[in-house]
Amino acid sequence: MIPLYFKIYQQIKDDIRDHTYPAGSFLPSENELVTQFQTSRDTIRKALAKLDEEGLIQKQRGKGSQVISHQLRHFPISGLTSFHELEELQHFHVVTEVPVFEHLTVTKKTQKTTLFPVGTPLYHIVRVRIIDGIYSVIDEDYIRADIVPGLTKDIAKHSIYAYIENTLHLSVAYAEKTITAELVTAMDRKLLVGLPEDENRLIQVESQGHLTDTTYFQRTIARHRPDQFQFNEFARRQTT
Amino acid sequence: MIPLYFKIYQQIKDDIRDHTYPAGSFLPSENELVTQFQTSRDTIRKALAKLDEEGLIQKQRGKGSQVISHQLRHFPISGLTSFHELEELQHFHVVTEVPVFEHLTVTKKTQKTTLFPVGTPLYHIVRVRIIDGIYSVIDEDYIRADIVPGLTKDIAKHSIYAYIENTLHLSVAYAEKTITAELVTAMDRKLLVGLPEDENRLIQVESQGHLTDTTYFQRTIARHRPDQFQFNEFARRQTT
DNA sequence: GAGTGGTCTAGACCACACG
DNA sequence: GTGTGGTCTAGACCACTCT
Repeated sequence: MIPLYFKIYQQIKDDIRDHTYPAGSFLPSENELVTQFQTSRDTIRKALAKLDEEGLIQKQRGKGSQVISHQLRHFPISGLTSFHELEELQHFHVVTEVPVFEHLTVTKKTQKTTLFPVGTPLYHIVRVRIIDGIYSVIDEDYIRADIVPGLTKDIAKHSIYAYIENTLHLSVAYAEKTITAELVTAMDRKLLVGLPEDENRLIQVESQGHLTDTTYFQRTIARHRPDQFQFNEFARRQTT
Repeated sequence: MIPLYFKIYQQIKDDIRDHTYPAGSFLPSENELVTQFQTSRDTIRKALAKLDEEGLIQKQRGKGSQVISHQLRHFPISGLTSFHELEELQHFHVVTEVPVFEHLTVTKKTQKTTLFPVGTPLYHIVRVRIIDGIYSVIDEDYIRADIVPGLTKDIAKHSIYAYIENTLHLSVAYAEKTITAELVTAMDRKLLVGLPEDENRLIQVESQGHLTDTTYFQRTIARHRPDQFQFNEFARRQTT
């Protein structure tokens, strides 16, 4: 069941995207929307809150809700977006190679690289993303095999997230991400065919994924070719 | 006037920080909090929503609100945090040099680098941040002089944000940020004393700042020494 | 003064987890 | 079944903007 406020949110979002509400214009007032959608003001406000959070509108007390005009058409790496979703959204041609696909159990030695406790059964998967012909990213995953069973190389080639959410019906709740610039290793150079000689670092996005019950189940280390990397964020300073 | 829900949010946040509610434990239920704080459920829910948004708790329908245990103690570059605030929070020793401080008016030539329309009066400020003795970041700012008048080199040395918000009482609403890895220029090498020869890129965080009335007033280009750069983010997948 | 968004209340019903 | 969080309602008052 989709909540009413969410439907209203989607409708207004569509209306912004197709310029029914052009950039810079004001949405109808909350009271007008109440009569338009025949609902309560709180429901309208929830819908507007989502639009505000995503950076689609700017609310101004005493004035109204203004549609924000964005300079950059968002390349949505922000949030938690998988490559598969990216491909569909942006019409890039992505080829995925899977050079490593193995089971392992965490030992004292591998504890530090996986950040899982000793004894945890894991999938260890390395994927290389070739975007429009350029070897762009190395994705290294450590995924708890007791929580995400039945993974195959074929699933890894398509979308692990789709498998987790649609097939296993697990809900990914949140992830902690860290972006750094790390030195290129010999292995990196082997996997990222065509990486220029003078590039000495890759941009690393490390991500620790958790389920709704806060279980830590996945660690991903994505290493991007620096000239192919871009990360966008919409950041609010305060709640007005 | 501070809203009630905000005070409750702060109090619970404090209780989480000082382990009154330890990591992994559950907060009192919403109904219990209602009687504790003698308020309505909606007000409690607003407070909890803020905690959820920031990644301090995970709400679980039918179960309760669980305190998230974080692996990384956040280095709060996420959001819109200035260097001055960072310094206070983290006890780093930051020295700021201001090699460039000038007025200029946007011309056809400088339109592309500033992203402001021709004729806009701007401050152009370049600052170098020396963190614990290491030349770490070059901050280049373009700020609308008609909106932020009276800037001085001295203010730039301390905190431009504090001046904008506390002295001019302007409210910064949001910023669009883009992180990329850019090639080192001769100027970069001159300003970032001690940058290793073999580093060919700096991590660039470009940010376009807007006021609550959506006015675009500031462009900042921060270029970080790659081995000194870290960006953390808490990302939610869905709203549970 | 009229209209806007921001806060707060009191109550209702629903979907879900757990024993 | 009981308790939890999720949604929705109808109304109130306040703070702010604009004319």
